[in-house]
Amino acid sequence: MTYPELPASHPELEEGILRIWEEEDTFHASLRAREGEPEFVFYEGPPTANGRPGVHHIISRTIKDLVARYRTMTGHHVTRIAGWDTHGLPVELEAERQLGISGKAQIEKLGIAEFNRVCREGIFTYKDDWERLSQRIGYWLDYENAYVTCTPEYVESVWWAISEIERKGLLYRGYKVVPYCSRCGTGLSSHEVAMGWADVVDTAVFVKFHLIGDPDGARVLSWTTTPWTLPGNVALAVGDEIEYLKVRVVGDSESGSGKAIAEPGEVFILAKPLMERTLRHEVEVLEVMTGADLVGRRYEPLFPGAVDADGAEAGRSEGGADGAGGAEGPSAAWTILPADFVTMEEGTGVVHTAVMYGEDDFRLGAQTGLPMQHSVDGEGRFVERVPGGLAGGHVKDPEVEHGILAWLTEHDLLYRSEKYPHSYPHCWRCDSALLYMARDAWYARTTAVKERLMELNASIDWNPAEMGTGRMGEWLANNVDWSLSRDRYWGTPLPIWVCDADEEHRDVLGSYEALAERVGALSSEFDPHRPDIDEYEWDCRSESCGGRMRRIPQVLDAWFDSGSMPYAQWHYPFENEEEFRVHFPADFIAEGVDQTRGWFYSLLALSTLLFDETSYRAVVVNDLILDQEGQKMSKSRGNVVDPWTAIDRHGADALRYYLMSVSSPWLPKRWDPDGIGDVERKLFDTLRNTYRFFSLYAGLEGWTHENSGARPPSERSVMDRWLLSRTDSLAEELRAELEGYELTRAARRLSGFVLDELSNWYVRRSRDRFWATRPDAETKQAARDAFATLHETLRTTAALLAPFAPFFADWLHRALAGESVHLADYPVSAGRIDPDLERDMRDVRELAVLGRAAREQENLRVRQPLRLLRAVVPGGRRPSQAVLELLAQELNVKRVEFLSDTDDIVRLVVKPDFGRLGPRFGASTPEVARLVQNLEPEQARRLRAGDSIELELGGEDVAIAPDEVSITEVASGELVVRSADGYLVGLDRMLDEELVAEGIARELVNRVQRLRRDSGLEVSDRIELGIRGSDEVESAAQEHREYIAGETLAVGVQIGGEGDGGSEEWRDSELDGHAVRIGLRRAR
RNA sequence: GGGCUCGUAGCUCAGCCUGGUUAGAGCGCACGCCUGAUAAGCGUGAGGUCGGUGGUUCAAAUCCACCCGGGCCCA
Repeated sequence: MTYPELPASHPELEEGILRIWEEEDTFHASLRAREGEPEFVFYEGPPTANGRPGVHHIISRTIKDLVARYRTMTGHHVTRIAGWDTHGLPVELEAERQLGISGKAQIEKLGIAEFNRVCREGIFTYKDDWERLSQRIGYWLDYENAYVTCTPEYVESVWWAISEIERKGLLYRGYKVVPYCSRCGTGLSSHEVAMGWADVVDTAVFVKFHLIGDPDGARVLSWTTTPWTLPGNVALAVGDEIEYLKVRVVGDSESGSGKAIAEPGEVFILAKPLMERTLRHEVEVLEVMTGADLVGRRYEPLFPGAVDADGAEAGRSEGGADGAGGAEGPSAAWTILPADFVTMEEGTGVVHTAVMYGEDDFRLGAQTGLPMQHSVDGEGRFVERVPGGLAGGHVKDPEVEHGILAWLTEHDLLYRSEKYPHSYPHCWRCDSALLYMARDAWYARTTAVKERLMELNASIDWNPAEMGTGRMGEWLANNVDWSLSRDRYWGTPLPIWVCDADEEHRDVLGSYEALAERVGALSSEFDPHRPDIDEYEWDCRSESCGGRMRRIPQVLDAWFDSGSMPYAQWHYPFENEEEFRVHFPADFIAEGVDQTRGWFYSLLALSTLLFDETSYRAVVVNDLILDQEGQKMSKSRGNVVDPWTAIDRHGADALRYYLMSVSSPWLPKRWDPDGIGDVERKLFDTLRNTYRFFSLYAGLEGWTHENSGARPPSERSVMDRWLLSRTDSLAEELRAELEGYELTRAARRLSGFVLDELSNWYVRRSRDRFWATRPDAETKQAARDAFATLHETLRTTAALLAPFAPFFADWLHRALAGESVHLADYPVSAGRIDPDLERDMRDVRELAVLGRAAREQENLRVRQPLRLLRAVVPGGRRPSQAVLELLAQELNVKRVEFLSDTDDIVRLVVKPDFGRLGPRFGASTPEVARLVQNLEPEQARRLRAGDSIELELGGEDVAIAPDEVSITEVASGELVVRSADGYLVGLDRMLDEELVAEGIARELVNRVQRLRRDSGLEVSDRIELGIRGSDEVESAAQEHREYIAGETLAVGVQIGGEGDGGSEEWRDSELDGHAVRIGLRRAR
């Protein structure tokens, strides 16, 4: 056979391979090939297909594919089912945009049915983009059996999960404080909130709270920038340790301000550090106290009746958002409580607490059992209970705000007000100021399994480990109950039906059968989505209740959907029980850091709640791809990079390899097109060239691997044995790293091998073995050995490379072995690792670096042979003779000798080993180090010989052992010397006639080769050669005639003489100041 | 505001967990070599107050504290 020619470019190669994969269905073939083998379980985190995939999606897809391919090659069956996340706000927002509507009011006006129809249509807008991109980058995934989170089957499994949580008593109804747009009637996600910050000027008020039973009639001063929350006030918070003052007004309001209202003799309490900034009156201090002294004091409500002392939104708060539970009765209302969120930065040091209208407030309320009752309704209007004519007014209406101030003034509750400029979040759709409001919500009591969550999390192999202990660990340690419900439309409907007569009566359905049991058979077209599902109702089954069961209006948090995929993708527990068991938990998942509180959490939380188990054993986290300036890519910045440009230009392999090798997956990366080009040029072009070299000469020599004629590896040349040893070592090292998910380390190691060892050393140093110039048996055999070695190594390299760069690896493997690499096994060592040989080669390569530097320094070109190289290797090692031959060739020297310390050109340099001396001598270390560096040669020699020596340190003798120093040789004298890291070379630069003649001969060869090439000859063409020049040149040519002829494939060499000698090509050139004339013609 | 994370050469990154006195690599740049892989290959060199300040230590890129800057997540 002949080895095929490479396609012109990487992208072209990849497209060819894609066609082959499609024709052969290689993906499924690779699955079938591992049928019955151990399962390696992978979960695909479902993307939302209503947005375009970008470069940041490529990195996690590359990681996933890499691991899946690797595990397949190590003999595992790797099920890879695609999935689509189809519910949630992104889909709804897109639908709103398409419909040209905005907000809940408009959606409901349009009708939920129509709205959800548009949502459903939009979920796969970019599905093709995703599939196309995934396919193009070689991400093998089963798209035919993809799970889709909005199908009836999927939803039913999710229902089952919710009913299980209910069955375990971990489902409850409570409140959650959310940024809420009262116009749109919806809470906003943090992402939406972030879009709507604006600088506004609000009215901040200082309010007097009248203490009950205080001997001085003191009023506690508090402060707020949201006066509308004052009717909802149920407590004041102080810092336990903070110093507070009780002061009496002794004078009038200071001139100018005029607005602060207080009578002489009025008594205030506030934090000492904030007194000056707060008060506008002259005061005398009556008493100094701490927050702890104030705790427990009661005060009069500002707006009597606005909140009932024992009020709660009718039995809904079973535990509070923190699951703290423990309502202690109404006594906590309108008292002073301790809290850790009180700061001295603004206000009075006394924090007005309206439980329903602030995150801190709510938490405090839940912990202490404060009444949880709204003073503002869902449309942002004060409820009937609020006095002062405020009821029914919108809280941000200026007139209503005015009314609040009027009420306060009227009842002597206002000290003063001020304009307060700050940033405040607004609805990005309608610009209304957002209200932080507690909203009705359903929770999973994850806090009940918090310890278990942390335990299971600790058992997960997080990559990087800090992600598990740090970000995820911290998050779990501060776990709060999972808010499951969303006041939206397009989502899994919560399967919760509540009785209209008694809220304690509820049905949480875990299957469609359970629904059918209550409402009669469902149609075959049954779809669980709103609004149809809202129509189902039935009589309460509780004894003599008489109420009707109605579905709560909320839908489910979409993270619950995606976190349910381990069972929902199989429609477990309704079918496929066996598949579920086999595929749970996952051995491996990989997603971006932003999933810590998203999918990583929802997967773990659900499997813990449902199965008391983790749902993934190992996870590789990746960070974002930033733009070239280090900024996050976002549509609004307009800096989103299209991955196709890079793929079309450099190929998917280069992009994948770049992403894996540039830095660890979990570090943010700047998008660097040049870096991708570098990978293409360095790694892939090198591999192409290496292959091209192989196939060119294998073709010329008629060598094939089926009939290689090579000797067993152990009988081949030292270079072959070295390369096979390295290849075996590499396979072992890569396996270990890939098992440990050290993907970047593995990628770098592999490209290091290809570039430095395979191409730059093995091929470069072995080239002439691939053309059997002299047809003797020995040369032929050496060539066959070399072909076999290079063939095997390239083939192994293809297999090692396959998970990283599936296209090129497959092309190469097919070219060399005739079958897909993705059906092959990942290489293992064939037992040819020779540590001594590898070490010798490392030594020699270090020496080569120094030798080249020495030549460079003296302007001694490599074609000029030199007599002698003297060398030192650390530890007194002596590389074997065969390996030294390679060094002699590389540096073009006749002989390599090793220096010994008896040589007079060697000087010993002793360096202190601080790691040993430091602990022993402590503060005297620098002094000892100085002495060691200035030892007499005799003492250095004794250390070198393994004896200890005595030094005088501060009048005392101390012994220095040989292992407390390191000793290196430095040469001096006539040699050109270079040294580093214990290695040393000394080059004898003296030339004699013989060496000069040989140098000339090599120059001549060089000139002839150039002329050959410029004349358009094939590398295997034979020539007739003519050389003319000075006596020196001609005699050198004469002397090395055979060498020149052999190197240039000259069948005849004519030296000197006249005329053109029949040559077709002539060239005049110069050689070390000698004029030279070279002629050649192709021999017949 | 809180948590996590990153900051090392012009660029992209190692090294930091486990402190050791001369901080590495690749790219780019300059110079050179080689040429039977040739729209290839190899080498040499210049280039860094390791974000800043303070601390611990005989010794700090490395450990600690604070600060500055980028990023993510959460408020």
